[in-house]
Amino acid sequence: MARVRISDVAAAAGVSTATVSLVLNNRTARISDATRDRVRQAATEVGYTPNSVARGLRTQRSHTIGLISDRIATTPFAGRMLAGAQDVAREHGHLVFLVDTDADETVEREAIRALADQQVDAMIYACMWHRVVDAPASLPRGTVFLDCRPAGGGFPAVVPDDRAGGVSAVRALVAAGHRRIAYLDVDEPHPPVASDLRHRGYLEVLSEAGIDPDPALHVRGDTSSAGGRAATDRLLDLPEDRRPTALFCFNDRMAAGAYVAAHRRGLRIPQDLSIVGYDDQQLVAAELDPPLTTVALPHYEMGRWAMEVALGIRTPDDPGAPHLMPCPIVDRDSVGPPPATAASDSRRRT
Amino acid sequence: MARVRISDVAAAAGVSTATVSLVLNNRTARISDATRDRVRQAATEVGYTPNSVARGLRTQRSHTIGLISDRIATTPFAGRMLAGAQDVAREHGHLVFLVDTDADETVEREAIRALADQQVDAMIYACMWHRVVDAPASLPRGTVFLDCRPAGGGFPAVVPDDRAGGVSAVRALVAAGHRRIAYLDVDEPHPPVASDLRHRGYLEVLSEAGIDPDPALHVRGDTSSAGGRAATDRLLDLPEDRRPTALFCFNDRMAAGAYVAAHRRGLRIPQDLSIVGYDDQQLVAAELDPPLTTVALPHYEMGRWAMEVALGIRTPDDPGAPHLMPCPIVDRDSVGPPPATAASDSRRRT
DNA sequence: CTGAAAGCGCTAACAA
DNA sequence: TTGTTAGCGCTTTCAG
Repeated sequence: MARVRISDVAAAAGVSTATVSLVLNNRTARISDATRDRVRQAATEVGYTPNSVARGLRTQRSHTIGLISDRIATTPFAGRMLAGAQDVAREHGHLVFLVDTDADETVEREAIRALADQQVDAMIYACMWHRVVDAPASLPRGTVFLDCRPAGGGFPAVVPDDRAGGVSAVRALVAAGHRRIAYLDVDEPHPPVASDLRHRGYLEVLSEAGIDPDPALHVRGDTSSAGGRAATDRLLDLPEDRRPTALFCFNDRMAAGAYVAAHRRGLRIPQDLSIVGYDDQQLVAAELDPPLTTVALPHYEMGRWAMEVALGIRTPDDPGAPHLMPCPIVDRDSVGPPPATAASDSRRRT
Repeated sequence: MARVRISDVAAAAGVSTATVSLVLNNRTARISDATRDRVRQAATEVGYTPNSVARGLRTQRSHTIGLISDRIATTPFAGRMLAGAQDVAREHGHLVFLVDTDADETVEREAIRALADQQVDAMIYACMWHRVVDAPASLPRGTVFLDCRPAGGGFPAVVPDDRAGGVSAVRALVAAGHRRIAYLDVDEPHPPVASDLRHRGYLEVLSEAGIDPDPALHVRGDTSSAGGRAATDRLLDLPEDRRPTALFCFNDRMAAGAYVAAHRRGLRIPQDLSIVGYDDQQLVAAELDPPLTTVALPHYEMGRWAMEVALGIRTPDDPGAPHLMPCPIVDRDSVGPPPATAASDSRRRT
């Protein structure tokens, strides 16, 4: 049960601990091949494996990263960020401490201290959604912000490129022939930054397509299935010539609600109404009938990026600004050409 | 930027490092009140906070727990287990290393070694679903199994009480007056243990209610929305007097598929068909229309339990057998009395 | 009641 | 090419 130490290897190989250390760390430059092999064999024979704590105390590097998050670990949503961060850490021989603070400031402060006391080599501060946050004062410099941006800057950060994601979504709709495209936005006192960014993308595409934005098509609702359904109902209650033929939804849950509203009126997707979501949320986007075309959040890639800069493997291109990670569109079956009646620039046929 | 050490505090307080250590660890028995206060004040003044690595090296306790999982951290499903484990760890001043192995044996082996090298005080081995697993040979004794059971025993373990969960689900249906109750089971070559356990619960309730189990009502399908829909279609294709009035589904996604199948035939839930799911999966159970009555998996509680035994705060009641955690039923709106035509023991009225 | 000194397991100067 | 020694920052006897 007792761990075998470097001195056991030294004894077994008949050399000093210093030699063992050199060999095992591949500082093998000035070691004879014979002793090198002897040491290596002795090490495997006695089953030696170095004590990282002792090594860390001596070298001042723990090969350990602290990842603090509001609740990405304990919530369904952004777990792929962890996967990305983990993978990079593992590829480089690091272990990660994970702390979910539940957005409690006291817990957060204590977590930062505990991680610092454990001598982590770096920290990552992650949020479940793209947000602007006040960086806790005790955060060490160089801490990487993941899926959030520190209000005052000063830290490397990576966030999704929500504007470009909005562009991709609406372009897909325009490319299918739609011209009356609604944006189902969030309805909150302090909307997430993504809300505005995606809206900007939406407006950009309308502009480049020569479409006058209709304010009546920018509706808001709760970011839930129910909210999406209610917002869609309002849209579908518009007179037929002002009614949208396509919906760009802030997220997939709202899109799911839009499906319900459409089905209740006997509208088929995408024949009668095209829909694009956002998030590519498992259990929602792919399970809908028909499967939802949506914009994916690059959680895994952001996680990798953050860990790479935390480990010093990568340096942010522009240290001043957050790194914008592209949001790829996932083409499924909820987008089609507008219905014939609406296609000819909202002129009725019957 | 340089960390302040215990010797800095000692200097500031005009005492030896030993005294500082004693005071800060509340071994204050044989220390005068005066120096105690002086040391404490000096410590806060210089902003001292002990180096856990150095302390761990000396005391042989790292206040660190390793949590190895197949993929609970990076997948939507069982994250609440982490929350439970985390909370307990934090309440007791421990930090947790999280490693997702993606069920890769090599990764797993290396993770175990890395955690051992980091001198973790204990390990938890967690699975995303209730499974029977072969314990990796290198796992230290005393490792706690979370949401899985080691094939050979020999480790403390906690799993959901799936049999009792099946009982609760089917009892709810029987209590509502149903007698023709189907079980939508998993269709896999190696079904999860929960499949059989829930089926046992199902049979138990039928037996206690004096209902003869009808093999035609035990159907199988893919554990997905599509699978649930297909299985339900087969059930609803039965002649009316053999058709079930209620469905107990292996999971919420299958239940979601059952909703689709029912809706396509114009059947209302729960007026025409009652449905109970399993998992209480966020974004599925609560978002369905009407909200799904289901059995919740006690992820959070299992996570707490596992960490409590890992920390030695709790001892398993019966060290031989896995601890069975109750699965509470979550009553929502998908269960009602059977339709009148079927109520009188499957006799047609028209 | 407090201080001196040893040592946790390892690595890095410096000697030999 | 290898060994000796010191020391990372802390806790813990053991003296005083």
